[in-house]
Amino acid sequence: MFSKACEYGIRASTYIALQSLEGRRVSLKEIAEEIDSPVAFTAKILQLLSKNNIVDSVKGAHGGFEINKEKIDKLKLSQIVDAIDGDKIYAGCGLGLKECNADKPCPVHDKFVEIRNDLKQMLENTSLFEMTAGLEVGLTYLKR
Amino acid sequence: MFSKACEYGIRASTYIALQSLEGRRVSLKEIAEEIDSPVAFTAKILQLLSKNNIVDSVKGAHGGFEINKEKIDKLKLSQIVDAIDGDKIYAGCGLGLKECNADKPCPVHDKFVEIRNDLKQMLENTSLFEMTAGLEVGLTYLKR
DNA sequence: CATAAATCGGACAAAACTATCCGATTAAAA
DNA sequence: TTTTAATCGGATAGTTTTGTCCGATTTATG
Ligand code: FES
Ligand code: FES
Repeated sequence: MFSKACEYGIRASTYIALQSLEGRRVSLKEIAEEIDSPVAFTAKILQLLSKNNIVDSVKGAHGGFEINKEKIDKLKLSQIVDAIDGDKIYAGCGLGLKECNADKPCPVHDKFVEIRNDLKQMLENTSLFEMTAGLEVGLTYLKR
Repeated sequence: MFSKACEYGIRASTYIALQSLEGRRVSLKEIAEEIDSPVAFTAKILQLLSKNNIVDSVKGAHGGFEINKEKIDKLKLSQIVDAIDGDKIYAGCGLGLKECNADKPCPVHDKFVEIRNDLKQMLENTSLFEMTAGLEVGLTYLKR
């Protein structure tokens, strides 16, 4: 569904959000440990998210990553997916035709578009804040 | 969503079904042309589908691929996807946790499982025969 | 039987994705 | 001011997916 990079990106952002809500800035190392991801690869993804203004990075000693508290509520999963995987999830044809277009649709177009829209809606309606909701109380997890 | 191999596999199977309904056996070359796919790669995928008893292959001169007419109505997209991509679409966690499990779910588990089930239902309920329905009359297409 | 037309199957090549390494840069703290 | 802890960014390596090549095999046909 999503690329590995995108999966790590969502998990990392969620962990950063969780800690930022309590005023804690977190280091790359801590993030990678808490979401069980390869450190250097996670660094690359966080650079990308930082450039896309999704997370804020602070260099130097006592630096790390954080997300502005006001942003946590406004940031939707769709923005993270957009930044990492682009729009290929939404835009592409389910059967790989060069374009997905209702004027010249593939045989699964109607059914596929419906499912894809559900996914899109879900991503656009889910905020980072919601993502953090169950974590502290052990209802949800970022690693297994 | 699906791998390229799976996309080609579904398109190829659909084209073979369409022609088989009219009693025509089709060659690899014709299939690749009609679905706009790389010939040699398509050959590999058809071998796999043949081993999985989804298409029937006939070697030698005047050989090619066909699908038993009775099978066309019974074969579902889910069987093709299973043969090529396995169960990773259904089984995996949307955020890449090692397992998708309601006992220790990721933050999107509930929403994700719902969408994934819709996709599963769609694949299990769509037969190859349905796939061919709009092709002859130009309502749907296998290439663009 | 000889030839031609087709799939089969193994090896190989290219591209994309995932992951690592390390020096450069930055900034807090001693 | 020096040290230390951190991100940045470019180069590189490994893995998977996608795609190609070609000889072997099979079978219809003349
Ligand atoms: S044309 Fe295939 S999904 Fe729209
Ligand atoms: S645990 Fe992540 S989708 Fe089920």
